Amino acid sequence: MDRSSPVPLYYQLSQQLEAAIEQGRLAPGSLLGNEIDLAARLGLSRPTVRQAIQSLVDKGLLVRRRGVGTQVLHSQVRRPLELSSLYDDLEAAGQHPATRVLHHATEPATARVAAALGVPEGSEVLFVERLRLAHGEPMAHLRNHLPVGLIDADPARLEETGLYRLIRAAGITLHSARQTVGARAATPEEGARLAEPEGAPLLTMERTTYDDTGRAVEFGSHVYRASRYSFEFQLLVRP
Amino acid sequence: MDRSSPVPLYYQLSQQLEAAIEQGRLAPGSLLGNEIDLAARLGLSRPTVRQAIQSLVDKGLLVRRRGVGTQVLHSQVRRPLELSSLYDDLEAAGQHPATRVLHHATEPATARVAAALGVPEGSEVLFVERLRLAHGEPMAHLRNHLPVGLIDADPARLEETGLYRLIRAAGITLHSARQTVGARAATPEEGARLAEPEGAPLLTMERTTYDDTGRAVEFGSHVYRASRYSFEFQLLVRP
DNA sequence: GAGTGGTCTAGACCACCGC
DNA sequence: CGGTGGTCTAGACCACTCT
Repeated sequence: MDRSSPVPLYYQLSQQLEAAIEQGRLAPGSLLGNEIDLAARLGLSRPTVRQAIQSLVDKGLLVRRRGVGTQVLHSQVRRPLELSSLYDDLEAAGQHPATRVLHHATEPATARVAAALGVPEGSEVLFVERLRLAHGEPMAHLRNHLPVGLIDADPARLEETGLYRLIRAAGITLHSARQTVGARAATPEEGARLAEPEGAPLLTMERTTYDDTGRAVEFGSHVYRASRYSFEFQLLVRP
Repeated sequence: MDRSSPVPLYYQLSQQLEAAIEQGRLAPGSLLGNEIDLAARLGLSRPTVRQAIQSLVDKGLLVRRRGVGTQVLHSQVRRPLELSSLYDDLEAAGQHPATRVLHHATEPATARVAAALGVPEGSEVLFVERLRLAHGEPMAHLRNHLPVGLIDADPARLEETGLYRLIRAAGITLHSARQTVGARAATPEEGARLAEPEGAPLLTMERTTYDDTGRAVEFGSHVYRASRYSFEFQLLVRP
């Protein structure tokens, strides 16, 4: 514990505990030892130790049981879903993502886009249409609508990185997103774009993303090749 | 605030705040008023008030900003995804779900099932195959594998309710689930079962569910008619 | 500078679990 | 019964935001 650091004590502790769990120094199923002793041993107060432990409970790494103790969860259970971007997913998987910007302009909002973004129908919104490639192969067709003036959506920057990075770089704090995932058969145009035959199954996702004021910052309608992509995520049950 | 109640004070407060937000008595975007005054007014300590507020922040209803205050989020942003069961989803949507148990037996675990459930390959597991109907129409084909002896999987009970309710009724505390959602074209057999033509797009979901000891309690391979069903969920961004 | 949330302390009593 | 986490208090100081 480093009291001179600006990093909060509870956060230092939670990071140390998390590292110990990841590295197996705290075995799955083992008990953490009671909070009072732990606090005394570390020279911290019990609430501070509890805050550290609680953050790992929220992450799904620990379970507390009254009268029993705090236990390390067996390791198949890992961290929950984060608001991910396809670009980051591909990059993390070592797939060398690339983006081709097909279209990029402001246009009047359709009823659906206006409803999603919470702007008047017909008002100008930014529309970006992109093709996402991995290893040079098309993976997904991405259509996004954003309020005008929100980001610097220079096509060159859009080809270099993901939309979410641009949004975050504009100082916007993302808060939540509402997603719908479905499937449908490819139209001839979609098939041509994604190198799939007509009628091939496609995964579809619609997503509206909100910042921490509750304002919609992005509405996306995305189509993925089902043969190349699936969504994987982890849910935690609220206690 | 009722101090004689066994319900924790912070929980009473968080429920009252949540109700006030739901009913619009606390307007979206409005500030909650500072924690110290709120504590004094309610006769609570500040940590207790903070705990109540924090639980609503975790639910995504409030946002805290240092130096500014605690703000009610605009209401498009609602609660996050819960570990849902198709049965409950359909029932909540007033779709009158029904279940037909197609198969129900113990059988040796395949390599994939064994890996998902964390049991030895070839050991006996319970296999349940069901067809889920809504308004008498097939919606999904559900295949589940469970460790033997975990639940009382009487076929009659399986037809009456969802698998998750049976698992919970067996005293198991669900903790988390890992899901993969994809799509594929219907085989002739799948088409016949789900009243879809061959080649029709189907949504697929694989899910392994864990209890709070980290033990896998269920592995499901489900197929949904894409024309009738999509997954909708809400994500919160971890701060 | 005034006001806000963020962190931290050092206690206290209670409810639940397993022996 | 002893030990655990769950709740609660009454303070304190700090970091940040806005004016």
